[in-house]
Amino acid sequence: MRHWLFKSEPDVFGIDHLAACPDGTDSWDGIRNYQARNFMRDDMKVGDRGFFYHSNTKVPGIVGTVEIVREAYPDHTALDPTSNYFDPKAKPDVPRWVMVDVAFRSRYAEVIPLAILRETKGLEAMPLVQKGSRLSINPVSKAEWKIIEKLATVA
DNA sequence: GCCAACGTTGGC
DNA sequence: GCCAACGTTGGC
Repeated sequence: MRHWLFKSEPDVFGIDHLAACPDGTDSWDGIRNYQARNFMRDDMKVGDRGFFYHSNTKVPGIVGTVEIVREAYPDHTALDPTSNYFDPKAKPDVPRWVMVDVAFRSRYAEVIPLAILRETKGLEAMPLVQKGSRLSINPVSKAEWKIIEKLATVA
């Protein structure tokens, strides 16, 4: 089992949106970055766990956890001209983009701020804490996962 | 709102 | 295949 980190803007789709979905489950659509797509397509398996990270907000940080409940399949929003995520280069026979389904698992009582993650020993190698990191899906090592879970207080 | 860093596009 | 221009991300 692997671990991941999913970034999302809470104003667009935050952890509360996910928790409110039927079964707390929704598709992680709209990924339009090849590296992030490849992680989903090639490496994510059902049962993998992930942190939910809020970006582009007052206090960016980790707010809870999710679990992968469906492996990669075509992201249909790329084919929908009315979608924000429409990609004219995507075709039904060549989907170009994929998504996975994730299920809400926990919400932390308090956000674990990026500033704290930066200060925490053992997390120096995380892409998230690197300057200029924009990758929306990051792999997380088992050791990093444990360190971060210890920082968390589950609501 | 600013702006640095990044990924993608497209002309050549 | 290079690389400048562009649009986007995301912390601050």
